[in-house]
Amino acid sequence: MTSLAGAVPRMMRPAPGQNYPRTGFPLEVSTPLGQGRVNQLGGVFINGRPLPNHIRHKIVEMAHHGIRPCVISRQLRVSHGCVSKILCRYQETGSIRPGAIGGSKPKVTTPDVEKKIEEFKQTTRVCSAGKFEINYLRTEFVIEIPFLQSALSVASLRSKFGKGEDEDDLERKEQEEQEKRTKHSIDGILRERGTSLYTFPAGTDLYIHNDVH
DNA sequence: GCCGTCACGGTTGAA
DNA sequence: CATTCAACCGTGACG
Repeated sequence: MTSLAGAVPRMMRPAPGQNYPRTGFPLEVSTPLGQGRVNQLGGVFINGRPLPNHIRHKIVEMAHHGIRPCVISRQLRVSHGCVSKILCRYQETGSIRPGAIGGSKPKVTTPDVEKKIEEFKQTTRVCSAGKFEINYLRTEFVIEIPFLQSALSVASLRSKFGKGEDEDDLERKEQEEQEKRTKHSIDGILRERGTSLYTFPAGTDLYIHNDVH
């Protein structure tokens, strides 16, 4: 034992081609989701997954109060790189939401397709693409521009039309999903018991928040 | 000590 | 239905 009890092993940046050892993470926490970890600050995170919404909110809110990123990082136990990233994005986009994870890029439409969509929009005065519009356009293109059949995706058509669902709907759905997830996560379980993984050790200069529940 | 940036392993979901 | 792959994630180290 050369290190103090409870000391966090340093994770060195690996040489090119070298992988991080899985045990490089100081502590693994078993959760119903199976992959909770504890970072150097003692915060719990799920590798590869976005931070929970309430933490993201908290980061932005604290920054609004003029609290410095390094303090936010320590109090919320989130790495400063992450705090920096979230605040940067918030400044750029005004949104605290994580980007869309997964999926493929929409396939590119061609000028012909663009033209057809514009015509369609003008003649029908439709400005969002529902199932009917998508199917109609696909049928049109198959007849008139057969080679495009495979290139047409719902996503590419939708992107040209604008979203069929409005932002509020998406936001609401996402929130519901989040609630479902957190209810079954370790954080959710602890919070049901009145504990939070993001509570601070006694004596810490706490940032007061009452809206956690 | 603070902060921006980067490489990394991991997750996700459309194609 | 299974696989592929490019997007994103947060962490932790470097400068």
